[in-house]
Amino acid sequence: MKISQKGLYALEALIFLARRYEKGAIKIREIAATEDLPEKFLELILLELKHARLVESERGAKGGYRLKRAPSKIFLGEIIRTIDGPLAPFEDAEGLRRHVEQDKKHSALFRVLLSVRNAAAGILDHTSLADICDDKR
Amino acid sequence: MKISQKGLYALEALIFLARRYEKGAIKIREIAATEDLPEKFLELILLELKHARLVESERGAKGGYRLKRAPSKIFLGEIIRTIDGPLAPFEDAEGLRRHVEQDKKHSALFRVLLSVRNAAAGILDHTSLADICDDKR
DNA sequence: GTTAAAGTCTACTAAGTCTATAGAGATTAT
DNA sequence: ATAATCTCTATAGACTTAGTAGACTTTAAC
Repeated sequence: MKISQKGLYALEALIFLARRYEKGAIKIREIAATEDLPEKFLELILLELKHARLVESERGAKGGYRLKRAPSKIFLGEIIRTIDGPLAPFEDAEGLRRHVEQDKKHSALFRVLLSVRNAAAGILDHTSLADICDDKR
Repeated sequence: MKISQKGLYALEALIFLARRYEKGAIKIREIAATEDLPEKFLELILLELKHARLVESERGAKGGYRLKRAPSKIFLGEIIRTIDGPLAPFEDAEGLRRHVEQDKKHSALFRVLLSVRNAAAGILDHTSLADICDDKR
C-alpha cells in the first residue's frame, strides 16, 4: 500500500468537503484555492471520486461538489482504494491469500504480508472523515 | 509502503539463504535457479543487501552469499526498507510526525497514517527470517 | 435565448520508477 | 593460466505519476 500525491490530494479535498458538509455544493476552484491543490488535477480526482460514489456533483453555474454520504459514513480505506488501489503491501488481499495457499515455500511470508494488510485495513476501514475533520488534538 | 517485485525477490532470496544458514556460501546462480529468480537482477539485489550488511559474500571460485547474521536476527522490516524504502504509507515516519505537528488542518489525518505505519512496523520489525523460514502451517 | 460559470471527458506530455539485461573488471580456487 | 564467481556501471523498454490543455455539456441569471 502506498498513498500517492494524488491520493493525498483526494483525502485533503474530502476532508475539506466534510468540514462543509450540508453547506451546499462547493466549487472545484474554491477547494483548490483553499487547500492549495492544482485545480485541473483536482478535477480528475473529484471525477474519480464521483464515479466511486463518494461525492456527488451539480453542473452549471452554482454547481460544485458535496459528499454523497455523511462524513461518519465515509472511511479512509474507501478513499485510498479508489485512488491508489488495494491496501495490501503486495498485490491485494485475495492475491495474498492465494499465495498463502499455493506457494508452499513462501506460505509463512505471505501470511505475514496479509497480516500487515489486515492491520492497515483495520485502521483505515474504521476511521471516517468525521473522525479526522474536527482536528481535536 | 509498497513491496515491489524486486522487494519480493529479496525476501525470497533471503528466506532461501536462511534455510541454508551455516551451510557455507551459496552461489547467485544456485539461488536464482532454485527460487526461479532472474539471475542478473538478483545480482543487483544481493549487492544492495550486502551494502546494507544483511548478507556477506565471498568472491572468486567457491564464492557466494550467506546471511551476515543469524536468521532470528534479521527482520523483514530491515529487508523491505533496504529495497523499497520506508514502511510508512506516505513519506516516512519522520515526515508524518512533522506533518502532524506542522500541518494544522491535517494533523488528525497524518496521525492516522502514522498509526498505520506503526502497525506495519510493529509486525515487520518483529518478524524475523527464522519466523518464516520453517514454514510450519 | 444569450451568456457566463461550472462540471465532464479525452488526450497528451514530461519526468520518474520499475524490471530487467549487458558487459567489463576484480578476486579466488585449482 | 584458467575458469568461476562476485562487483559495478551503464543502458533500455515499459509503465506510472503528476499535471496540463481543450473541447464539450449543463445550468442559472439576465
